[in-house]
Amino acid sequence: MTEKSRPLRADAARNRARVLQVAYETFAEEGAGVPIDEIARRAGVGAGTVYRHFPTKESLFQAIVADRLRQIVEWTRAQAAADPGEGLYAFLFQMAEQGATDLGLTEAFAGSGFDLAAALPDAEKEFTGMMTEILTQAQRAGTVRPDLDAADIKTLIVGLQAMRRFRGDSELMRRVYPVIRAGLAVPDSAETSTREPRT
Amino acid sequence: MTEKSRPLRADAARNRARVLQVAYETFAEEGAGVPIDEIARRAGVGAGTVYRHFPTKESLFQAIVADRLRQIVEWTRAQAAADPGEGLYAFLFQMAEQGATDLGLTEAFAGSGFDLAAALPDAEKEFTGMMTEILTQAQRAGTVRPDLDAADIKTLIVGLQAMRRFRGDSELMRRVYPVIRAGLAVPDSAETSTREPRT
DNA sequence: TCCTAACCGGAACGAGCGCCCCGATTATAT
DNA sequence: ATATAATCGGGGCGCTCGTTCCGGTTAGGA
Repeated sequence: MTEKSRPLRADAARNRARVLQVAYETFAEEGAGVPIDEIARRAGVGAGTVYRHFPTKESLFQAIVADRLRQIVEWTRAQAAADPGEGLYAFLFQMAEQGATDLGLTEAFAGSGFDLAAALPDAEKEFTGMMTEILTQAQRAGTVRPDLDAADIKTLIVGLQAMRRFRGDSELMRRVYPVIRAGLAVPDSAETSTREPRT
Repeated sequence: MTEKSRPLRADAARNRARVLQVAYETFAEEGAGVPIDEIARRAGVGAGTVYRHFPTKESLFQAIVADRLRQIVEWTRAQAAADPGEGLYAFLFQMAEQGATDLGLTEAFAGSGFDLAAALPDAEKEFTGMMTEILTQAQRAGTVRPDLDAADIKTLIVGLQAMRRFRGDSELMRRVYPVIRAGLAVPDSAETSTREPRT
């Protein structure tokens, strides 16, 4: 391991923190495609300063996504501990809201020119592991149909985020989210796949 | 109105048709972001030839999207005529498949840097009208819950396409699509919004 | 066959953006 | 206060891509 490099100079540390904060907000608003110059401008520094702290635009983006994933894992674990049956639904709704508030995260999640598992294998594994946990919990509690796995949930999240971004008003989420939730509930009969129209 | 301009020279007409065909395939594969040079290369013409027939990259993209929308409207009307109760579901599944086969259409639909209603008002109106028709039909047939409108369906399509693009294998659609379908079905009780976990 | 207007290809231009470089500036130890 | 090494800012390079331009080529009527 490289020894802990000597502490940053005071101004450098301040700038680094400011860049991280501003980059998070900017990626959230504009997505991963925003120019580095825009982030630098908003942070009140030069582009060179951004590149001194993060060797690449992609590395800056990754740092922020990793942070964000960790926050979500923590938040979700707390929710699921309080109510195992509802944990998954709280998580799904929360992730859907990210579609409206954090475009960068949404792009990273949907894999738009960014391979999450390849770029951040540890964060991705922890996230997927957490998803498996709360899904299993909910299935044990009987609030989610048993024929679904974590990959299915991930797919649903991508869909929910796309829908949430498509319609900016949360009103529509109040109309469409219940449809998803109803579909995730345990079916009445034993039949779990396509259902015939009732006669 | 400008009188019908004199017919194109034979080679020009051939090139125009070839560009349209190749552009459709290329936009479908790579999305609206593909360079014009790539389309020209695949069509075996120069970039100048593309621009002679379509003044702008966007106008070429629009022409193709409009065509595609018309095809889908026609196909869906035929399906719905054959089975009013299933028409909407056939349409939804078909649109979901576009997520895997036509990236350009998917981007146009989701409004990724492209305002469908503003760019192609006529095609968009016809498409939305058709959606309203088949939704009403299905609701009358009792196969779809009555508290949804065309805007909700449009939102669901955006979500389905994002999901379908996320996971290339149709296996996953076989797992997730039934969840959506179950959610769209008429609920057993009169309750149509959020449902409490059963006790 | 021959003429000419229409058409063709691809070089070139300008704008946007990731990233690097270097002279000027500033924090900090002495 | 001063020296010095870290840091700063922003101009510049190289590349991509949309769009235009123009010298050469060809379709098609006379």
